[in-house]
Amino acid sequence: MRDLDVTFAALADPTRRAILARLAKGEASVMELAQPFVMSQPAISKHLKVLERAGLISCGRDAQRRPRRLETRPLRDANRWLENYRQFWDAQFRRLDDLLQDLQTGNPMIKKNKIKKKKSARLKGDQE
Amino acid sequence: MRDLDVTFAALADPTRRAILARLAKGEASVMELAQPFVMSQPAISKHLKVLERAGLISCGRDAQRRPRRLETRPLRDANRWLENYRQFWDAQFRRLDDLLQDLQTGNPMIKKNKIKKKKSARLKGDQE
DNA sequence: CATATATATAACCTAATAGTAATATAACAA
DNA sequence: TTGTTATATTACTATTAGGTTATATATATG
Repeated sequence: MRDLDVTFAALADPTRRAILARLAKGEASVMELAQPFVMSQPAISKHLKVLERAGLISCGRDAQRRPRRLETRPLRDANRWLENYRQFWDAQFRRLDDLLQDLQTGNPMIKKNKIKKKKSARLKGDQE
Repeated sequence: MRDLDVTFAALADPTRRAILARLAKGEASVMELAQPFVMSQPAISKHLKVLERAGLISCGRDAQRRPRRLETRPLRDANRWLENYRQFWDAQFRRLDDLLQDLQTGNPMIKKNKIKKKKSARLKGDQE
């Protein structure tokens, strides 16, 4: 899905995630959003344009101000995508999987980190 | 969090998301992963390196093959981050105040000490 | 040994990102 | 009007991303 490209790309920047976190408290002007950061105002405006293009914020108007507010549909969509993988990190699922394997083999010991292995291939763990 | 940068950036590419979807069915070699795509094998290897650097996959060895498998901890972490915003797209309302602290800590781009500019000073005039 | 297969690496190109400073625009205020 | 504030836009630069082709490396096999 093309939208996920833009959404995840927008979320990949800490400044933009901080902006979203700020907007979670309520709408804010560009100056208010820029205040915590060391970068210039045009840089913030650029980040806001990225967030806007991703549909993560929308823009209002109040005199000279253009208050932004959070729009959460892209967040919900990203969350839905991630939910497809929930079974892989869900601890309960993993414990259940181990329990089933133990029942099959008659092994009373609970093994940790038993995820579907295949053939004789060894898998090295992730680095960090 | 720096990890979220790399995770979201890795997820922002449709080829990489497709690779993860394939690996959700079980581990696969580079050739198997490359097969559905029109791009060259080195391009796939590059994508795999991105995914590996993000901790989203790990690498095993089986003769000449280097089967990749899904690693879901970054997905879980990304999901946790998104969960902070769940209330915005959920019907049910939850108090948000406790979350805000977590959302805004650990960001390297945030100023340590906010210095207020004098009201008579031109915004553009003085720079740090 | 020579060769085929699977994957990685190097060198290169192009386009996009993320920042800057300077300037433009638009609304308010005196 | 003049000036100030808030924001956007332009022009520029450096870095990174994503692709290519060509080549290197590692392993299996005849």
